[in-house]
Amino acid sequence: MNGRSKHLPADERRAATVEAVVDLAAEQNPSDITTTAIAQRMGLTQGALFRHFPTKDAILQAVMSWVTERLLARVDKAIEEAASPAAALEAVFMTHIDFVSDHPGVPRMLFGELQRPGETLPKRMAQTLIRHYGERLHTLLDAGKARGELHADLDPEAAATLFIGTVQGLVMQSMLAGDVTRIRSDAPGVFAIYLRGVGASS
Amino acid sequence: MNGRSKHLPADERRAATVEAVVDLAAEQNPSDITTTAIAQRMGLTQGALFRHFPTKDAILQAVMSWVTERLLARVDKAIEEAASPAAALEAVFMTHIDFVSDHPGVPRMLFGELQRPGETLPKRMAQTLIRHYGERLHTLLDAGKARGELHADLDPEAAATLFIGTVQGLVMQSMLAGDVTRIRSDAPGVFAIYLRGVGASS
DNA sequence: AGATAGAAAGTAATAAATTACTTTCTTTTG
DNA sequence: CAAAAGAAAGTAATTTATTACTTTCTATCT
Repeated sequence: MNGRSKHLPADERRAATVEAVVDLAAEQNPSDITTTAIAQRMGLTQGALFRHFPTKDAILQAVMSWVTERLLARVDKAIEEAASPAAALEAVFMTHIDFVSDHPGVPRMLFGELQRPGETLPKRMAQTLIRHYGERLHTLLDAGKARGELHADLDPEAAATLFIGTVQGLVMQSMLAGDVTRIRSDAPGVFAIYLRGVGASS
Repeated sequence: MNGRSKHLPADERRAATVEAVVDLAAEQNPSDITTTAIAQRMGLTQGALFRHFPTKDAILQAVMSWVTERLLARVDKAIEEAASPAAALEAVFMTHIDFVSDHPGVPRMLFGELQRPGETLPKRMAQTLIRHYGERLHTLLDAGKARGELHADLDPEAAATLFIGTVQGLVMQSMLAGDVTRIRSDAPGVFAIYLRGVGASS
């Protein structure tokens, strides 16, 4: 348990590996992350990684699991604590922005996984994550319409797509500027326009 | 000039190379496109590519040039022909959607280039392309506000970011569904919400 | 408690495949 | 025929994964 220990238990190493990948993804193209780079970041040799993961894809798989649990848990909590659907929408957005501000590599990884040809497991995990996210948005948007908080003629499908695009646009802008902090600082202004678009402007 | 010719002039091969890369980018992660894959798509051996380009980055550079010329030219034409800033905004959007529907690999390549560490030439070209695009949007949004077509308190910076995010969201949705045609079919609904957000709803 | 066997975790070296790029020689074309 | 374009083969560097061996941790037994 001390800081000088050279051998860590498997579950801690697995957690540290995920963390290393998420960190590296913030600095470079996720698909260019090598096992050597991951190991180096952890202070290990490259081969040691394969004591804990059978393959590189298994590492990415663990990362996708990590993202799914953390992001959806935070989002669900934000929804629960909100007083109304419109408030929940805003809380989910801010939660999401907080998450990608803390882990700017995550949206890049998701985008990258979706681009992979074929049917890899990490790709399917990225798909289901975004689908589940979309379903929560859909529910929220429907509820908002029912309560009269959102425009009666709002297309929930389109509104969910734009919601995700809003985050994606902020991520892109931050990459352009080379400044991750812009995600958080630009978020309120961009979301205000979205809110007006769906009819929830005060 | 006939179809049976085995040797093509350099400029035609360069154009064909760009086309091959754009096509491949629609099918896989752009950063995973190899020179072997490009050559194979063109019916050439891998080494033959280097008769026309000194390096792989030079190929990507040519692709970014191609994208810049085509996209900005179409966008500028759409702006010129529009009667008002709000109409121009919609025309630019539809032009952009047409472009990425025809070439779904392009937004992926731009996103991918932005992620590259260091200062490569193709990366800088991607940055300037998006910046120029953003400037045109900014001008349009300012003009729209001046004419009273858009909300007086609209933040043009945020509106430009959301505009690009709108496209990005549609691209992401199409990757999720594995169906490129959804970009075009979902575009009007998503853009309608954007329009309402900036205050240009009829 | 202290010694110790055995499992878990790590290293170093390396194999096998793939990558961007080169070189040499051949074919095509004006 | 000469120059451009391409094929075929090769090179050096990387990448994932494996192997043989070493170190560290931990549970058990006297």
